[in-house]
Amino acid sequence: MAGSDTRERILAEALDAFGTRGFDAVSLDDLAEELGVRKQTILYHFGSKAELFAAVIDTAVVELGEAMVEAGRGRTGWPAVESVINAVFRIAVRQPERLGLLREVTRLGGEWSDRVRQSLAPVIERARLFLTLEMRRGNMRQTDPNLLLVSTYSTVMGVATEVEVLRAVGIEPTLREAVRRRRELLRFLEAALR
Amino acid sequence: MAGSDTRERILAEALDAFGTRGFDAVSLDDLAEELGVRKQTILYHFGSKAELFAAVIDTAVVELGEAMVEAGRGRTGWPAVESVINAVFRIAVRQPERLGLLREVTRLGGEWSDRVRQSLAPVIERARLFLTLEMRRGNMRQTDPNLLLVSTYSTVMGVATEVEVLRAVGIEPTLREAVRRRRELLRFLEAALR
DNA sequence: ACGTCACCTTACCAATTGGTCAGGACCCCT
DNA sequence: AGGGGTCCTGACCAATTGGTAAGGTGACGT
Repeated sequence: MAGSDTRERILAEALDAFGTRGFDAVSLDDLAEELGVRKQTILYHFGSKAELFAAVIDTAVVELGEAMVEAGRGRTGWPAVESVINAVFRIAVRQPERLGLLREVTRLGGEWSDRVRQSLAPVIERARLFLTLEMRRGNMRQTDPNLLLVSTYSTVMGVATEVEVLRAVGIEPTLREAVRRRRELLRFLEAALR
Repeated sequence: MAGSDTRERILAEALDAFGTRGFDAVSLDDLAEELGVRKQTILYHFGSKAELFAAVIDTAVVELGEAMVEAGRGRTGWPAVESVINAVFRIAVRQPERLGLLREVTRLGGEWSDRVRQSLAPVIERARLFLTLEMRRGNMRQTDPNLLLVSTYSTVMGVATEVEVLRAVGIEPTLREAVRRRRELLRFLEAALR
């Protein structure tokens, strides 16, 4: 009973480590030490480092997708966009490692990206349909929905997580600043979309 | 005389490798093999892997900054923004490893980011002044220049380099698509800024 | 009492890593 | 001819890596 608890603890710690330090930079020994456990315990629950990473991706990305879908459910037009972006920002502030993990996966590419793509495909499709519909209704400027998605993704991801870039322009990554950034980003997007 | 040539070859190959595969994923042995040289040769020219990386950063980032400043020189208003973004896109298409390197550095953080920040500080300051001036003149919407810089950086970087994300929404990373993306991004930015 | 199963550990390993050390080849200057 | 500098290499190394094999421990059903 307490055994399954260990598995969950490993998953949580691994999500944090992979999301902030990256796959290569996290060794099983480090991870084990942070958990107060031997490396072999990790390998017992998840046959290899790759399988552990896959498990982390599966849980984290699915949860992220659900959060986004949930935030948009029942809304239309600009409020829907606003709500989804707010939801993502909330995650970016409270659990930055989750977006960090997503970025790490796209960085690694290959099979890892495939895995995430499959998980997020329905969410993306949903967003594409939403945008197409809103444009047809005249609630948004006519643009290529795919490119719009990429731009928005990049912007949110960057503004939410690129701490070093923020520092470069003199913005300290505090909670207050994050709120300002979110508001500013929404104004920016609204101006471009409506 | 031909000796200094080796040094340059190492720098070029290292830029490519670090920019596409990342610092951790590139071993000195790999790098040496690609160059048809022994690892010790690399260590002879650049005392350590860290020093090599630092040298790569210094050359690549400085050149990037110069390209941006050059693109903006002599222009004002929207055409200046357009010109700089075109310049960055040109690099993104022809030498994606250069932007990849920049992203890798911000990912690693710490001293590496400091290094880049110092190199790019004058460019950033220049851009900030430009934006402030344009806003005062009424050529651009009033927003926080810093946040605007981060948003634009993230968007350009993402749209230009996030191949995996592009694939996720069904955009293949071809030259033709890159041109479309650039045009779309400019329309997007223009709508938001003017 | 006994087997067994889930869970975790110790002991160990082969491969890879960045880095050191001691040369070797070549060129230039005297 | 010979000394010294530049450039490159082979031999070697300690540390770290992900992973294997085998053993221990406790709970639980019979």
